[in-house]
Amino acid sequence: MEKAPAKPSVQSAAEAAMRSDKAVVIGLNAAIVTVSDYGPKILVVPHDEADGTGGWDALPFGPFNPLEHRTLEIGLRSWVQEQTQLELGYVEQLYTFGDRGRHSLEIEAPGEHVVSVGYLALTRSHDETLKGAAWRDWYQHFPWEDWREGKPPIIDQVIVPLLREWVAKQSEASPPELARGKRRDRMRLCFGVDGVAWDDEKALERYELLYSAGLLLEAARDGRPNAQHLFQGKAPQLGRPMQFDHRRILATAMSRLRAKIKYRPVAFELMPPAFTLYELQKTVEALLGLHVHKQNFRRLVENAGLVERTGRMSTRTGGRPAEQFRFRREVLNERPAPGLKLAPSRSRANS
Amino acid sequence: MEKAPAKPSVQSAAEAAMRSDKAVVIGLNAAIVTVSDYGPKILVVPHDEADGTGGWDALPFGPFNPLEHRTLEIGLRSWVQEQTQLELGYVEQLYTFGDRGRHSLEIEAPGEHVVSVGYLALTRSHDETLKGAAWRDWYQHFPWEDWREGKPPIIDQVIVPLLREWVAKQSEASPPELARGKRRDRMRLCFGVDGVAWDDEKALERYELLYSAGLLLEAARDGRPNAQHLFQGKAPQLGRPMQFDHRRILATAMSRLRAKIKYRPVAFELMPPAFTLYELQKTVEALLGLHVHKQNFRRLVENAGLVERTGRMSTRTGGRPAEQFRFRREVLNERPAPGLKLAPSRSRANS
DNA sequence: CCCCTTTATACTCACTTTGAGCATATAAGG
DNA sequence: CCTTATATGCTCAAAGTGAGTATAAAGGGG
Repeated sequence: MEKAPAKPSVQSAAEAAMRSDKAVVIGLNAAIVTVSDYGPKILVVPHDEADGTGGWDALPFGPFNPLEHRTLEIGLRSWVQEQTQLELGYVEQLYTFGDRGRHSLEIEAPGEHVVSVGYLALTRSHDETLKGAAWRDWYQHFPWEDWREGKPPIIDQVIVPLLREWVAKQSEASPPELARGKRRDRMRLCFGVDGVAWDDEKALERYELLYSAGLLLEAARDGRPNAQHLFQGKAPQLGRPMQFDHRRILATAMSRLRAKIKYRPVAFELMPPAFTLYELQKTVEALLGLHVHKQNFRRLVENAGLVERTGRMSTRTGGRPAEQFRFRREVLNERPAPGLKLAPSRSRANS
Repeated sequence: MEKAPAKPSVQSAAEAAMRSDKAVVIGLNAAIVTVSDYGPKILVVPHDEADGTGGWDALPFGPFNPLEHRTLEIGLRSWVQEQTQLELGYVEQLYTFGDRGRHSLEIEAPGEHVVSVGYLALTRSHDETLKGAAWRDWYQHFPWEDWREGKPPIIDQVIVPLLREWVAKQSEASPPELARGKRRDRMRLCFGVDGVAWDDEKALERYELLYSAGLLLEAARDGRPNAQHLFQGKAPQLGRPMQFDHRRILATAMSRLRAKIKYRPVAFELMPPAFTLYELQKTVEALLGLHVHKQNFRRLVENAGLVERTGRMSTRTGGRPAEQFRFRREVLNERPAPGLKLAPSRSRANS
């Protein structure tokens, strides 16, 4: 832009549009989430080992065609519907990534650029065939994020030692002691080292940290010099990688969903019309990767007016039959719509 | 897309990139916020009345050039710096809007499409000349959002009556009673009618509601049929309109900032190195458009460890001198970074 | 100098929320 | 009739929150 600043006029914008060096293609990427069998699942498109992409999963995605669809979200819904027969309920835009060399290195024709817009979508579980797509437990891609059975061993056994090396390493182009301190703080806050509490919502920060420490295969693939040793094959694999920047988008989705579930009633998008509080709790726990205190969870859900009793009982596995509840849609019109704010239970006794 | 679904391969994406009907230009829009004289200010580029755009303000914006800048945010920082000499501290991506006919109607050359990415940026106040840009109190664009002097009269005198008409109006293509109920609920939740509490974070929802009710000049400009009467000139003007979808982006910025200030220490990005708690409070109140309880505000800020005393006193206007504080940057490395969670003070006595 | 206004700051108090645990109830299966 | 599950009701202490009282320290006008 020459000096459009003071006057970003109609002409200058139109001119800009004409200049092909500013033209990009928008890729719409969907992180479609469900919970089944008490496990959080993400819809992926698996690839053959043989096709040169290393057999990595991808999120479903498609280009945005501005002539065909009035908004980005309409574009997304339309081709997800077309490709997977899934009717998405809840859809939320996550973030727009334009990083050169990150998602795009292997996808772009020379002289072209792809900017990817990530979306989070929630859907009830079901078993229809999905035209080659498949549900995958999202903790396969993020094994360090599942604390439901206690702290995942991979953290203390693999991640923290590798990160300590990275902290100790001289970083280029900044005062060494300062840089070390920053790296150490990042590690502490992300992975709860030295008494810092685990924060389930930091999934994205953790992914970004592991990426910039060169511990993820995506970093090696993108050509980051500090990650090239991963190609030697003897380094430990941290979670299942994905194509392009899709694991980053999934991490964004996890962070956003884990945060949102606490102040908006989005968990119910994943539940069947009637459910027991136990099932609701297990769904929430699957997403958070944490156990919550059972009695307090019930108190919260009931006091917030989020559910109402159906009177029907659930003949379920295990102990005493539980009453079935349904989501009280009316809450959306009462209060400014609450969520499931809950602390993880420290002890394992009451979960 | 034909059936890329099952296999969104490298080829199909590259092909897509080549097809010009999918090429778009990305516009980067910056909502640059500061607080001065206890008023929240937004940086705008004013336009002459005469140039056919109606003399509307615009946010600074520029196209993203993927060849020149590695990421969207770098692109944004670079041309903001270039145009305004402002060095932005805090920058956060807000949302990506692709709505045809909303921001774009008047900007696009035929066959071209602009997708706009909105950013929120915070900067300390200063008085440099800004090459034709100017700071404007953001409540000029949103007069209903400023409750610091009590409920803005425009709500009961103008907005709610007009919205009631809109609620009563037959809406097309849906069961009338149901549609009416939905419209009524939206009005109630957004504007706090019938005992619903005012929610300062709903700035975006309120803007969208007024837009779809046809009460904003932008709606008329975009050709919405229910807003055409605004061109007759006798209808009341609800806030100062902006070019393209810029008021929508500003509303997004307000909502995000009002929410974020409560759980991240972003308010300090707007403060000078040393400040009194009174100044901090006034800054927060300016952004929230609400008064907060003074004593509780101090308790919160101090207990959260967000500030530390400097020992210096402020020789200020008014009463007893106040001690100056500074932001304790270390909090960022202790807890997972708290904010200023505070309830508005009901009474006006202690604000 | 005294009084009034203004802001600063310390402290109290009732009430709610939250984290944790105890106790009992009701099923299934041996 | 045990044991093992899960369901559900209830208590309790600690922490947090909303609102207010009380006192301190400045300036300005008489």
